[in-house]
Amino acid sequence: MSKAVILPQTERILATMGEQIKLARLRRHIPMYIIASRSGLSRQTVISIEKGLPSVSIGNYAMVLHALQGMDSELLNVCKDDKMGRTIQDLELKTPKRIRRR
Amino acid sequence: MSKAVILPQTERILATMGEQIKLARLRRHIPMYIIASRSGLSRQTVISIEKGLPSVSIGNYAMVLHALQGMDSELLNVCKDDKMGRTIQDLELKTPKRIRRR
DNA sequence: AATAGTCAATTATATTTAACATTATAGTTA
DNA sequence: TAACTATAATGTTAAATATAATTGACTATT
Repeated sequence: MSKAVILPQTERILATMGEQIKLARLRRHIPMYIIASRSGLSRQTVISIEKGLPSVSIGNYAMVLHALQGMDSELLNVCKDDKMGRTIQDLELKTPKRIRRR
Repeated sequence: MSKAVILPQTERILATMGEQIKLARLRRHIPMYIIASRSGLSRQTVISIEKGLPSVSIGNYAMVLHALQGMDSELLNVCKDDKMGRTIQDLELKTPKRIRRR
């Protein structure tokens, strides 16, 4: 019933990400319909991804990236270096499996 | 009608990404239900994201990352450095807006 | 002439919700 | 120190609702 609203700022990030994916495809000279065919998705969905629409599932993003010659591993770059988190962690010298608020 | 299948390899990538997001949350001592509340999503969806389920929308991923203190910009790391693509590009000294297959 | 974008209807799937079950932690006690 | 306990945090399920994805036909762009 309640609909989570996406911030303009976050929307821009996704749009930029979509553009980067599009550029990666263009550099490889692969038409959208080939990416669609390789990933098993519709051409529509590929268009949505390159636009950076928030509604597309991350699995579909991953499959498109994969169709771009193994670029799905690029997703591992997300949160890889968590500098702020590491700092907090180092101050405490432990990382629990659950949180207990003080 | 046709259902795109996700490769085990790609599934693992998403699972790892989910774990990284979970770790970022744990380092900050924020319970899941707070992330849910901040992002406007259900607790369910936060759980799905930390498991790396492919079905969750990238918008929801982004909102959870944002709730983790501006980590949505981490998404910009995807396809940022496209080495292979750059190489192709440099060999041609141009980047067209559309593709013409040979 | 091939690639890319738009639209609307249909079908498929995700998300929320709520109630309940399980697990991990902090603080206590033996 | 180790086990105990209270409870917060996490996990699970299913039904109802909301939304995404496909499809096909069409338009526009390069």
